[in-house]
Amino acid sequence: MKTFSRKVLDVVKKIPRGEVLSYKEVARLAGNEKASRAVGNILNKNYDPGIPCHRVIRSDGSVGGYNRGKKEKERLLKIENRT
DNA sequence: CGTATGACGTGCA
DNA sequence: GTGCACGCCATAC
Repeated sequence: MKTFSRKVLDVVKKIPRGEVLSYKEVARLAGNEKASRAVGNILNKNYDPGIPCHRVIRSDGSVGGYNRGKKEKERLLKIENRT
């Protein structure tokens, strides 16, 4: 998958613990800042172990969503951000 | 190729 | 601060 999705996953994969990037940021790093929507779409359909997709939130600060429940996402963010 | 979908973003009421 | 509409993009069918 050497496409936009691949880059998105790659970027998200590089997000350090305690750090969170907005879909827009990820999209920009992936090559298209306007593809924020596509980013979420890709993460949603392509959840892979090693991809801390829970570290990707909306630009307005909202957790957005999560395959396993945004509640879990918030928890993970809290834990990683807490330390 | 055209249509439909979606973890988004921004603007406006 | 909240809710709604429009725009933008990648992927699936």
